[in-house]
Parts: sequence; C-alpha cells; structure tokens
Amino acid sequence: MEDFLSVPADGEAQASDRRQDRGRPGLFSRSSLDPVPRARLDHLIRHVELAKGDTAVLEGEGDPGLLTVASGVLKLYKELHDGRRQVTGFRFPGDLLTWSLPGQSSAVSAQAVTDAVLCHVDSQQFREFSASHPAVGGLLQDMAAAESAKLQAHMLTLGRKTPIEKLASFLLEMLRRNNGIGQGDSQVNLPMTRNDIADYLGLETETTSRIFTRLKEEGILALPRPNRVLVQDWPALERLASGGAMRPFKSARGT
Amino acid sequence: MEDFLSVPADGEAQASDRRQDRGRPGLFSRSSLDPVPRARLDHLIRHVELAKGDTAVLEGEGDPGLLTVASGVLKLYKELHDGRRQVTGFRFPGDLLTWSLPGQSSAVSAQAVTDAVLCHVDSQQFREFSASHPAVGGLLQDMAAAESAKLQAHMLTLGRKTPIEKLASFLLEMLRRNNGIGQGDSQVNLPMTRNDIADYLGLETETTSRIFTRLKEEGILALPRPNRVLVQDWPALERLASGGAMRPFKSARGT
DNA sequence: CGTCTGCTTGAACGCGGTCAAATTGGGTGG
DNA sequence: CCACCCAATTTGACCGCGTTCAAGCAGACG
Repeated sequence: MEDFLSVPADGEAQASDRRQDRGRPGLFSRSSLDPVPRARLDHLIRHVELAKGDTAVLEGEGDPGLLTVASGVLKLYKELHDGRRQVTGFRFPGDLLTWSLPGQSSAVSAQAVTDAVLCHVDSQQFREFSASHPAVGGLLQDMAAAESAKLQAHMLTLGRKTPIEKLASFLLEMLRRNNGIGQGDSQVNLPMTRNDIADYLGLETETTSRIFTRLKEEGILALPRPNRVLVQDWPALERLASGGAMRPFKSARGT
Repeated sequence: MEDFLSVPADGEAQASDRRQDRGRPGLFSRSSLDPVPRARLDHLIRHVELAKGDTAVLEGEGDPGLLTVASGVLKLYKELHDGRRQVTGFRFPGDLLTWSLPGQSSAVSAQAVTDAVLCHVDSQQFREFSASHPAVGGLLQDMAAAESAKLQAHMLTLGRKTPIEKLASFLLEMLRRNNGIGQGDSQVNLPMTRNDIADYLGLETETTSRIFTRLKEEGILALPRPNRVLVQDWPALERLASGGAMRPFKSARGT
C-alpha cells in the first residue's frame, strides 16, 4: 500500500505544478475518510499511468469504473462525427475523473493533457464496497453534486456568455483552483493548449488567442509565456467573468 | 400515505401529457425498490404543489433538499446579472429535479413550466436514510451518473452545434422522452415557450422560431399548433441532430 | 370585442468564424 | 552552444450567420 507513492514526476506540469501532485495518490485523497474504510478501499485501487496525449477513456467503450486523478491533468470531451469537439472539463489531482454504473459504457472520452496517474476501482466492486460503507457512498454523492453544479455553471458560460466573458470565467476557474492549493496567487500555468481552451469554451482557437491578446493589451493580465498567465487587474477580470460588459470584441483599446 | 394520489390535473400538459403523470407520485417512482424501504422512504416525503410560473428553487437559497417531479414540467436555469438566462434542463414526471448536500445552497433555480407537484425529502433525513439503505444511495448514484451524462451531452450541443442541429437535438430529446412513455410516437406537445427553448439551446427566440419554420418548410416536421410537433422525416431529423450538414441557415429550400 | 402574450416575419448590422500566413518558442541533434 | 525544425500561437483580412431592432399576427381570455 505504499507503492502508490511511486508516482512519476508529471511531465508537463513540471515547472510549476508539482506541489499537490505527488502528495496523496489515494482514491478520495482530498476527502476526509476514516482510516479503516480508507485502508480497505485502498485495496481495491489499481493505478494507471498515462503519458501526455494518451486516451484514458473512450466514449462508448464499456464501464471504465470509478476513476480519480492522482497526478497530472486530464481533459474530458465529447465529439461529433465531423470532428467538432466539446471539452466538458479539465480534471486535476484529487478530482473525480468519471464514474460509471456497473455495465454501463462511458458517456465521455478522457485524454491526458500532461503525463498523469489515475486511481481506478472497478464499478461493481465500488458499488459493493459503498453499500457496506455508507460514508463512502455519501462521498460519491457529494462529489456528484459538486460535479453537477460545475457542469451547470459551465453551461451558462457556454450558452450565454460572450467570448471575452468565457475566457475570463475560464481563467478565474483555473486561478481559484490553485489559490486554494497555494502558489503565487495571481499566476497560473495552463497545461492545456489554446485549442483545448477553445474547445472547452465553444470557440475557435484563433478567437481564443485574440482574446488573450486583448486582455493583455487592456492590462488585465500579462503573458510572460503563452502558457503562463499573470493577473494584473483582478476586479476587471471578475467583472468580465460575471457578465460585466466591455465592448464585445475589438475596438476601445482602453489605453 | 394515500394522499399523494390527489395529484391535481396538470395545467398545460392537459391535452396530451396525462398518462404517466398521475400514476406513482412516490420519490423514485420510476425505479425498482423493495417494498419495505419504499414504505419507509415514503414517510419522509412531503408533497409540494406548484402553479405554472411558480419558483420551486432559487439559486443560492439554502438547501432545497432532494426534489423529484411527481407531475408537471419544470425548467432548471441559471442567470447572469443582466438577465441573460441559460436553461440547463427540463424535468418531467419521474425525473430527479435537484438534490443538495445538507446545508449547501442550490446551484440552480427551478421554475414550473406547467402546474406541477414535487416530492421533497430533507437532505439530512435522506442522507441518514440512504446510509441505512444502501440500495437507495445506489439509486441516487445511478441518477446522478445519468444526470451527468445528460448535462455533458447538452454541453456538446451548446458549444458545438449549429442552431438547426441544436433544435433537432432538442426535438429528438423530447420525442424520445415520450416514445418510451407511449403516445403517438412521432408527435410531442412542447409545454415550454419558444423563449424557454431558446434559453435552453443558447439561441434567441427569433432564431428558434425561424428554425421551426425552416424545418416545417423542409417538410421535416409539421406544426398543427405552435406547441404541437409532428415529425414527418425522422431520418432527416436524426441526421441533423448528430451534425449531419444542411446549409447552416436559410437558402436551399430543398423543395 | 378588445387586450395581452407569445409567435412569426422582415431588414440590417456586426461579431466571431474561416482561410491564410507570419512568428514564436520548445526540443533535438549536430 | 548553436542551428534547425515543428508545433503552437499569433496576427491579418474577409465574409456569413445569428443577433438585434422593429413590426405584424394569431390565439387565449376577460
């Protein structure tokens, strides 16, 4: 049970993201759980190592079971026949990746954005386990409720926000994610490509790029390198994310 | 415990939708559950009657508990400060409306599209109950997984489909919903307004209306009355919904 | 019969998509 | 260490679709 600690250094997140990543690769590592059920649960876990770009789950392929992220970053997505792609979310260490019902196939695909390690429990085994450990079932319920809230918040973003508001919302999401985890507060490393971000926000890559540029010009953020974001005007960013105006696209290079 | 049967006739759905609606107003009425836990569970239920337009849950207001739909139709939605609205889903008899964690406030609002009756269980009581009845907890897990799959499918629609594809997807969703429940197969009554549909699909009312018209002109469906849809070219509709072309908006009145 | 709400239709505009090309930067091998 | 290469990002120019603004229309109800 100590072998989880042999988690490989995460390929992409290197420079900046290796705080929490190593920490506790157990199943619900972020959650409180009594030692006894925790130990029993750990027996059911199998670890899965992924290289950047590897597919962890493929939509329609049967019963991926319960998967959580031990280290690295993954993206969840769905595709249309002609290749149009919607990224439904990014998952970080400690997050629930997916869970399926015994015998059901997966509703989404998941791909590694960086090298990653997952924790896997067979869905049938988990079902049985949670039946005898109500706290664990409750934990999944909690995570499912949080998941549902997140998905719905993102639906508002997808359906009703302007591109600028979308990107602002996305950046805040990422920023908040590692404020809680420490680091220099108003900077993030974005391990995903502009294309991934675009697919997450229902935009095109070019649009996403242009808006990064615009936010930089407005002095709202700085981009030392494309993947490194540094917030310089929090209030402005938050105003944007919640629908607070600014002319829709170009023009008004506000100094 | 027999008093649930006093379910009021559902206001809007009158003409066509009153099959299943009366039936079994219990909590997980559509699901298999042993008689004993079922009876115990029923003790915790309180029924809530809503008139068309009533608000059942308001985003941010605390702990709505576990709510399911006994009869009628509801919409779930989120709003931006300036009034932009995203309908995240419609809920029909037998559906889970929302569930919250003890003490957590709701992530979405819910409003009655028609007169409706809900089943309500306090979240704390439900938590305790499901701890001693694993099957019930599992049921919620199942519904949560189905919920998550639905939300993600709709994210693909919102972010990546064209307006025509969006409407086609929506119509198929509604059609399938009452094919399983019986009725004349290729017709549905849409209890929600064009505006609700638009807010569900991330479009404007006018666009939605124009596309209805276009689908009618193409001979794909008929609209005896605005709220009554009759499918005439099922394959075409399915082709559209899954991303199968047709010039994006006007032109090409294909006879 | 009048009013009101929801639906439909029309016309014009402008944002974001699309196509195309330049530029950057990270990684590799000489 | 530098030169090179390829993928990712950025920038530019143009165009079309969906929104926006503005009337008409139809059915439901008092």
